[in-house]
Amino acid sequence: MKQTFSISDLAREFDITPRTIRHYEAEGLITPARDGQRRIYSGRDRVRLALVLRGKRLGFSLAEAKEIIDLYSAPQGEAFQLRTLLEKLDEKREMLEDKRRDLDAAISNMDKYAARCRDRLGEVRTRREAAE
Amino acid sequence: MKQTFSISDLAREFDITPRTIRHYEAEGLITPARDGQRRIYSGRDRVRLALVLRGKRLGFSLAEAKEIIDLYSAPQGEAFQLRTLLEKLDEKREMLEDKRRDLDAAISNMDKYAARCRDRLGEVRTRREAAE
DNA sequence: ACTTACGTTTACGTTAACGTAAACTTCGAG
DNA sequence: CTCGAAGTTTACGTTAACGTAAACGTAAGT
Repeated sequence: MKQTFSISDLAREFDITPRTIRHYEAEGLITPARDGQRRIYSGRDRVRLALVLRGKRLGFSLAEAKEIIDLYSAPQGEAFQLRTLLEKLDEKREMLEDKRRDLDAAISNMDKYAARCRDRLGEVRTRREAAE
Repeated sequence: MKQTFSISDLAREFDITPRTIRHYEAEGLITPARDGQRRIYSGRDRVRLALVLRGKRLGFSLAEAKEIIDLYSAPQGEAFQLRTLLEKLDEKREMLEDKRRDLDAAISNMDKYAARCRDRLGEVRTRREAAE
């Protein structure tokens, strides 16, 4: 079950270039194991990569994505650590919810506009039929 | 009711620099009226600016934002125009819904993780109390 | 042994989205 | 009339996120 991946495996799967993956490593977002020089990516590495790409799609910079993703591999040692981790998670969660509000507004905005367009289209048709 | 705004009015309101607003104009995102040299922004200009900024927060490039926003001021002439407009709207809507799925996944992901953290915190507390 | 495919590092190039600075105008307050 | 605040254009600078190319190593197939 100990699946591993080459850099081009992941590049193919996520439709990005190896260069991009190396760049993420240079920025500290992924830290694959090595077989000599060659990079070897574990399942966890793959998950992190997926998280980075999702972060990007949502408009986060690599640095912001790293901040969020690193929380998922933070040390879960004692009460104090867990408390501050929960605080940070809550902070990021609010960021995400802000984005969701923006997104919902954008969607409902567009829906209303599309409805008005369909109304107009109905009118145009009626006019055309009346002219026959 | 014919509210107008100076460039620094809008810069203050949206917490950006005049330079940024001029840049958006150079990219064709806003087209304010002029009083001689001076730019004069209408309420509609202000709305477009708000849309641009929301687009940016959602991770769109200025070019993508322009594509979407321009749909809102597309000519609503005849049936054909309205049809293609509705098609484009539907296409953009799907993009937004994709983003929404990503976002929901990110949030629920984080929620589950936070729940596990709270459980751990509970265990730590219990252990500590048992030690007293 | 030779080619082909994939991997590596190093380093300079590119694009988007502004920042920054210079040099100038215009306008209301003192 | 002079000064300061806000506006303008023009143009070069900067940062993030890679792209691209050079120069090289390695392992498998023919």
